Amino acid sequence: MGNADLRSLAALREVSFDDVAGSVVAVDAHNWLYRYLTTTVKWTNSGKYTTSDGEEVANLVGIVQGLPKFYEHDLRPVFVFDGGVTEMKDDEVAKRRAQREKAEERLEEAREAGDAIEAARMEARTQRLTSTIQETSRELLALLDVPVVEAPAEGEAQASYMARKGDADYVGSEDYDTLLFGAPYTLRQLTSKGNPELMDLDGTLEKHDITWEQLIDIAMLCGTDFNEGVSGVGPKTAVKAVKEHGDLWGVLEDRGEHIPNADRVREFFVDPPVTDDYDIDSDYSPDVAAAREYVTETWEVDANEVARGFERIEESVTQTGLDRWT
DNA sequence: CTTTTCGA
DNA sequence: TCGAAAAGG
Repeated sequence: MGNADLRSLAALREVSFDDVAGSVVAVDAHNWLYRYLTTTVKWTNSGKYTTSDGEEVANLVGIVQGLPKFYEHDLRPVFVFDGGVTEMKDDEVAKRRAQREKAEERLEEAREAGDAIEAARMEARTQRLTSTIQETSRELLALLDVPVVEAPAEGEAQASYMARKGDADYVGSEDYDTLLFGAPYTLRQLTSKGNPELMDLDGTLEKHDITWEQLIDIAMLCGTDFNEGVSGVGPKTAVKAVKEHGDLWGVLEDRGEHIPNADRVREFFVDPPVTDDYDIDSDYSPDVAAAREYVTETWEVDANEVARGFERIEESVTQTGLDRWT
């Protein structure tokens, strides 16, 4: 499982919000919401944001509390949602399902063992956004005039594509595989307290004197979400081997190894399903009253919980007005 | 000694 | 996500 592996290769540096002010951020919605559901909102008050119908809508609180952070730092968010099932073929889907089931098994084991930390960690990995959460999130974002983009497949891939095209200045995500999808700049830790962390694709390539395709090959050798890596190969070995043999195929041949569906996984990173069907308005006119009604009346969230968040959103509108991101 | 793997 | 143990050069 190669997320930490990619991190060790990436060119990362801390930046200040001032450094990135005035830019458009293509936020991986799944990733972002997830973070709010598992950390800020849900942990502190579990079960608190469940309606009388039993629907969990902590996501609405997360959005109201999380959006001001963007506006107060003069960032324009665009939320990119995952599409249905990825167009990757059955093998990969099956594999991912297997991985998920494995995570679920471990969750059960951890619970039985009474290991609370492990259980929480596994739950974060296992839990997926329900359709209610997806729908209500889209609805609230629409009322708040936050542009929403529907990715055909992976939100990460779509966000990275938009950044490559120049329609967004940054991808906002905690995941490192935006590098593999070719995102020039990725901002991490947008939700946490401190400064954001900037991940730079060109800087990463220069640091190791490799091409983007070689970076993908290196990642695949270590293992990605879509393929098992080669046993005994970590980041150091992978970089060395790819530089020595030119590409993934050369390395696999040299070591007598095989990665199932390697060509398809590689192609998925190089040229994933994306769409040009999106519209990022430069004006910003949220209907805060309607949004407040939606959250507190339609979904019965305690008004006190979101009062401050809506206040901050209102302030961001009156202070800045229109057309600041053009 | 460096890198990867594994377990909590 | 981390630190200790194993692997391997």
